[in-house]
Parts: sequence; C-alpha cells; structure tokens
Amino acid sequence: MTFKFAVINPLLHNELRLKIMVALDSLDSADFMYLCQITDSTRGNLSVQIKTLQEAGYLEMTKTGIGRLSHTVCRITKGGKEALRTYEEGLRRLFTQGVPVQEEKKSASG
Amino acid sequence: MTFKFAVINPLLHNELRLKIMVALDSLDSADFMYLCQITDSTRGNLSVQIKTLQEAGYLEMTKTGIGRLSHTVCRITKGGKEALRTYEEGLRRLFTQGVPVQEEKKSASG
DNA sequence: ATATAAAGTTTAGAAAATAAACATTACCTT
DNA sequence: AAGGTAATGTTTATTTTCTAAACTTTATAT
Repeated sequence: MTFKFAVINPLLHNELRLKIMVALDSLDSADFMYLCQITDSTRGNLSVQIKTLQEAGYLEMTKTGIGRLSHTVCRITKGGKEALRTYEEGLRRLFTQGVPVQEEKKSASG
Repeated sequence: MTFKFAVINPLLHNELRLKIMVALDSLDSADFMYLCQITDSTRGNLSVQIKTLQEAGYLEMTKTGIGRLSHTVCRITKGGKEALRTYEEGLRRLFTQGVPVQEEKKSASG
C-alpha cells in the first residue's frame, strides 16, 4: 500500500520561526524589534531563531550600528519564500488528503 | 496597534501527533499498529504520543488482550475533532491574514 | 523446553526551545 | 565628568520535548 503523509519541513514547523517567516513573507523585510513585538517573543529567543533561519538561507540580515544604536533588519530570501509555500502546501495536503482504510487482516477463517 | 498572530495549539503542532490526529479524523478509529505504519513512527514514540493525546482528551483508547495478543484501538473524540479544526483554522489564518506594516519611528526631525 | 516474534511501555539520551544573564554603547542627571 | 539607566542584541544555562533503544509480557513455532 505504501501510503505516505506529506513531508513537513521541521525548520518551519516551529511556532516562532513560522511567525517570523509569515511576517517577512508579508512585509518582505522587518527589523528585529518589530519582529519581537509582533511575534510576542523575547529578544533572546528571537535572536536564536532568526540565526537559525539565516543559516538555512531563508532570510538575510543587515546589521548596522553597535551597542545601543545597533539595528538589525531581516529580509526574506527567494528560497525562504519557496520553502514557506512548500510547507503551506504540504500542510494543506495533510489536512485534505485523507488516509487509506486499513487492509483486512488475514485470518484462518478468511 | 496590538496585532496578534493566531494561536497555535502546541499539542497539535507536532508532526507525529498531527499525523495521528489527521489519520483518526479521517478514519474515526485505527489500531496501534496501523497508526505505526502510516505515520512511519516507532512503537515507542507512538505509544508516548497517543498517551499525550489521550490525556488531552483528543482520543480514547480501547486495549484488549495482553502480551503478544494485545490490541489497542484509538478513536478520536469530539473534542479532538474540534481541536483539530481550530488548529487548522488558526494555521490558515496565519498564512492568509498578513502582518501590519511597522509604524514610523518618531524622530526629532519629524 | 527454548527460541523467536508480536504488541506495547518505560526510560535514558539527544535535540530543541526558551529565558535569564551578559555585553556594548548611548543618553540623561547632577 | 561620573554614574545610572535604557536600548539592542547575543550567549549560555536550564527546561522541555522528542525519539528510539531496551524492556515486559504472552503467544507460537521447533
């Protein structure tokens, strides 16, 4: 039978990372503090997760200034947009595709 | 401004648990070994996760037999179906709703 | 009897997520 | 000018969560 569920990208299947990507997909770019506000996350968590997304090539960061005047802008990449589409598609399929009914077990009386 | 992202149910936002629930939503009930097959999970992981879902009231288990003849059937509950719908709706909103553009920063020159 | 297999469960180790503490620089007060 | 507080991130330590390996129990085959 070999039924297979749609593949779920684990990098995007995380609440904060997903919100970051959805925000950037809609805005194209946003700065660190704004992402922090709208995702309702702590700065520490946000810092870790945008680095993860950057390392995956899903976003790029532009950092200017240091100390108190530092300013970090994130911009979604083409690859990031594609990954997000694919993830969304996969989920949609998961919800709509259904699962095959279990095959009958062979029994002595069969 | 107080924008808020849709709420994501963390219990359902896990690949294996989600697959279990999607399968049960489609089949209404399925036995342990069948879930194991179609979710492509190990028995250990499956055991843990269905217990988690049961404790959340999202599914019920009927266990018969012991040892080699044991047989566990899982059935989705009304609450489970509702939670799945809500989760799906939330995700859908997340993808479609968009994010407000950042407000201008007040500047001395403004 | 002994070995092997089947169906689950427990639990120990790995991985991931989160927030608390830290670093750096600017601005404000006296 | 010196000291305190605030702003913007980053590091790192803790907690939580996942995952699979090891175990339990009973049945079936040799």
